[in-house]
Parts: sequence; structure tokens; C-alpha cells
Amino acid sequence: MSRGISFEKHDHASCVNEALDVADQFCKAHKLQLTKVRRRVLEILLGQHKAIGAYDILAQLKAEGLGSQPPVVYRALDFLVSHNFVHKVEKLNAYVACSHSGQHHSPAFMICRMCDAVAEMQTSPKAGVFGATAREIGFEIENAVIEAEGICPSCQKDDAAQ
Amino acid sequence: MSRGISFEKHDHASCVNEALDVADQFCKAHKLQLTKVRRRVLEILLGQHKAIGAYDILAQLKAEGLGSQPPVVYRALDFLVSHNFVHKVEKLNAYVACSHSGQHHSPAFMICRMCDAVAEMQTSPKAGVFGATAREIGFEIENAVIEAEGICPSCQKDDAAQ
DNA sequence: TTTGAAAGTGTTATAATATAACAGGATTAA
DNA sequence: TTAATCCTGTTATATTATAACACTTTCAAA
Repeated sequence: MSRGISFEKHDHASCVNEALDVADQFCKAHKLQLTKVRRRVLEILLGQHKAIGAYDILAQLKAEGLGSQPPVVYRALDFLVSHNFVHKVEKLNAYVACSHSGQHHSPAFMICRMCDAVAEMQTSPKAGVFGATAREIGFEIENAVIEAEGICPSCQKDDAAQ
Repeated sequence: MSRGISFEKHDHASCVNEALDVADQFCKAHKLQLTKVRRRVLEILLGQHKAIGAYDILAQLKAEGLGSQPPVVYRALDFLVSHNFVHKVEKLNAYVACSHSGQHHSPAFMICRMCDAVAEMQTSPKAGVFGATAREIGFEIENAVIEAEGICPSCQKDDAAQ
């Protein structure tokens, strides 16, 4: 299925459930607590294929009586981000569910500036020209933020149709 | 000289002046107003080889009687960023003087998490694996944020010395 | 060289994003 | 079963950023 790797349509309900299952199992295996709040925040993010702000998530939690103050959502996000269930999109100060949950990896994003969809792909920051330059000057890369803004295939079509 | 391309030491006063000269000439040539505030903000940023926050810049301006409210510094930064004299480092919500002023280009940064130094290099986002994947899925890249965190050569030495 | 338009600045107010600190409750492991 | 750890709830506040409007400066056309 490769959720989120491209901008393609897919069976959303099942992709959400699959991802939640993976998270449940990962947490069980690693003795992590996927608590009510954390699980619900992940679920909310999985429900979108775009990045959403902490306060948007908070508004949903509030409506459901699941915590009403910023620290609640930020703590849940900290947990989810630190275990790679969710990534922060720095360019947007927003958060997006991961397409490769639970595994340590180095994500890169393509962000559509028309519809706000976000697609995730994997990268190897130490490879390529960037990695080579880093080695050349002796910089030790620990992690990398890679975020491209542009227009997704679907919005290009819409644009052309006008 | 290649200011900022690596983490090397260099003649700082002259590199600041050179960069200001380049900015002056670019603005003259393009009929842009490098006003007092804008020029001073650029100068402050050039005085560092690290990214600094808008409110740190504002504090300096304030001390000099050059504008005391946030919009003053944010407007100056908008100008400087839009003409590529300065870049925003998204990961830090901070700003850094450009090493290749005035020319349209696609910067990438290496950020030292120990000393906060920032080195800029050039990239071609559409090249490499990332660009290839984008083309594959039909995503049109307009601009890219590339920011690596890690440890600069100098801090690696200091670390080893302990 | 005036004068009108555009661009820039000063200021107040507020929005949006994020964290510190501490009290209390739940879970885990000895 | 109890102590330690982790998680949640809450208040308060820090940090980053922008909207809106009045006023000034600059620029360029008449």
C-alpha cells in the first residue's frame, strides 16, 4: 500500500487501522505506553494526508474531552515524534503521521502549497552531494530536515484544467 | 574566501564589509532600497556565523534606537530573505546571513548543535534521488528546505580532547 | 520642482506556536 | 504493597510572528 509515499488515492480507513495496529504492536514490543491521548493524537494525524498544527489537534481533543491544554498535545506529539510515529514538518510548524511507523529512518517531505497534502519519502542524508560535502569539511550529520514545497500531481491537473 | 561554506576561520571584518558592499551594489542595480534598518539587520547577521532569532536582532536594534517593535525587524527580514541576502533556518526559527548574496540559489545548511555555527552550501534539489523521486510521482519542486544537524569539525576536536 | 503614488517605518494590539513548573493519578517493577 | 517512574491536568508564561492603521520618506511623472 505504501501510505503517503506518493499522492495517490487509497483505502483510507484501512490504512489508518493498519498504522494503528503497527503502533500498538511496536509499543507492546518496546514496552512503551501508547496511552489514550497518544493513540488518539496519532489517529487524528493518520486521518489526514497533510500536516496539521498542534492547536488543531488540541481543538479536536478538547471536543472529545480528552485534555484541553497545550501541554497535553505537545507531550503526546513529543512521544509520537521521538518514536517516529509522527514527524514534524518544520516549514509548516505542523505535524504529520509517519508512513513507516516505528522504524528509525530519515524522512523527506513533499508539500503541496495548493492543497497542503504532504508525501513522505525516505532519504539517506549521508549519501549524495550533500553527504559528500559534509564529509569533506568534516561535519558529522546526525539528522536532516528535507522539505520540498511545490505542487502535487493532482493540483497540477486541476490547474491545467482551468 | 567563500564565507560560510565551511566552518573555517577567516578575516571576519573584511568578510562583513565585502558582503555589505555586494548588497549595496545589488540593491542599487535592482532599484531596491537597502534602508538603514535593513542594512543594519544584515550587518548584525553578518557579524555572526550562526543563526539568530528575530527578537535577538530586535534587542540590538532597540539598544541602538533603530526601531523597537517586532514588525520592524520582521519587515527587514522579509526584505532580506526575499532577496536572498538572508535565509531562514526553519529548524531553529532563526535567521542567518547568506554566503552568496543577491543570487538566486538553493541553500542547504549544516548546523552544529554544540556551538550553533551554521555553514551554508549550495544544492540542486531537483538533482539526485530526491529530485528523481519527485519527477517519478509527478511532484513539481519549487523550493526546498535542507538542514542537517550535527557536530562541526571544531566541536568534534574539542569533544575528543576531553 | 511639485505632487501624487508607492514604499517604508512606528506603533498598538494580538495571533500562533511552545514550554516551565508543579500537583496529582496511573502503571510498573521490586 | 509500596516505592519509583511515567503520565496527565492545570496555571502561567515564553517565544515567534502578523494584522491593521497612522505617518513619513522616496521616487518618478508631470
